[in-house]
Amino acid sequence: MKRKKPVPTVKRLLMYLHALENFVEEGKEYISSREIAQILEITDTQVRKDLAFFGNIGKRGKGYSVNAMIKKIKKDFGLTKGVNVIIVGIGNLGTALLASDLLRKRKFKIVAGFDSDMRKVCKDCCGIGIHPDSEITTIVKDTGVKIAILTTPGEVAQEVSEKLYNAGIKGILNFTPVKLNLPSDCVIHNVDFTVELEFLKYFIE
Amino acid sequence: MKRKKPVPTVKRLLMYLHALENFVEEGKEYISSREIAQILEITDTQVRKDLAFFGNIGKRGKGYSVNAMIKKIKKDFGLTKGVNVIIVGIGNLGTALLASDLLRKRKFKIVAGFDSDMRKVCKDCCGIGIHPDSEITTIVKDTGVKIAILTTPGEVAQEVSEKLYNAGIKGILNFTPVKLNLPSDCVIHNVDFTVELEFLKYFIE
DNA sequence: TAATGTGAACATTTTCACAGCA
DNA sequence: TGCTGTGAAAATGTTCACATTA
Repeated sequence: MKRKKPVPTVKRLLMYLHALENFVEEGKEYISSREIAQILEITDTQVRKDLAFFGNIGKRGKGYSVNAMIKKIKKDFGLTKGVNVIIVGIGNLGTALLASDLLRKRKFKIVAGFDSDMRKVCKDCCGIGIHPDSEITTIVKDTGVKIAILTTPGEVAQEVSEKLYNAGIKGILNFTPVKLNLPSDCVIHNVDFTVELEFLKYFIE
Repeated sequence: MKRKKPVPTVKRLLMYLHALENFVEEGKEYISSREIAQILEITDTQVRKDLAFFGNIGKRGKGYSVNAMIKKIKKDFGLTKGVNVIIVGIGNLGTALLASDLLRKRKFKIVAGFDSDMRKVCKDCCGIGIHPDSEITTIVKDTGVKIAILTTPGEVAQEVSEKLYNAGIKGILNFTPVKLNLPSDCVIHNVDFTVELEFLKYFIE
């Protein structure tokens, strides 16, 4: 029943959420669209248009309740309770993500790690069990996890992603440089550092 | 003198570049806009419109010369020769980037790593010298490096970024969750895994 | 015939201008 | 007065339709 939002709006709403969570720590109760706009370096109209997707949640002359807005965004994005994820490929990047507290802080729970190298398979790495790839199917089915973070070498990415798909994974955050080919009921979101660097370079000067 | 391109076009051109480099390995000489379009799941018109920024580089009835297009894009993006970068903050993520061959493969050269923790400072980590933060200014000035990858903890990100700016850094790929505040002649591009995950989650179902 | 190149139509996204409310 | 909410206008980005060329 939720109104469909444009992709740019979706991204900005998530950024508002992150920015707002700093304000709640400071005990700020209300925030204006202009204040949010200044942080993200966009216009205040833009902020109000985006927030209008939730109905009339602002108070005229006052601004938006920080807590109410956080709740609205979280609810809309299904972020009210923890979100289970798995990490597939425990190389340097996979390990970095396992060890990072950023995921934990934003309520993502890593329920398992996987690697094809049996030497990396142990009962407990950073508090999370690392399993052989052969156990992907059963563990995904048992835990009902829907999201996988793919950090394998590119060579095996397609193959592993098919295994994930067949096990029931519905979304993949793909850190490999490979363009994955899967049925359209699995959402793939690519993150490529090198593209980001090249993109950045383009805007220098 | 280069014509200003819309941001979405810039991103797509970089994706074309990455896709094309696979084709050149296969020895393919010409590629059509439709073939490129199929790989990236966009329309062929879009591809032609994007490539039109380089003038009439296609051959009617034949397609685009893979090599010529790669050259054009690389030249336009300043990627013909290696690009020097530094990595600031040698934690798990910084180490992962140091060890990764993805940057190297795309001609990014890590000229130095920096960390405030003297225990991480050594002559040679993954073949790259790791220096104390206090040497940022001299090394950035000496090497003339313009791009920094920031992987410090969020707590020190603003402070470190100011040091980078004063040393002459013109672009920062910011992996910290902090919104950096620097003069506008320094381009900042934020990469936040957690936003990407939340974004992905939104499109599942 | 198999492609590119492109003006015009369309769709989406942002900004403007201002009404409305506490 | 200070801020939200919003229809209308503007700007931006994408697709269509087709002329053009090897």
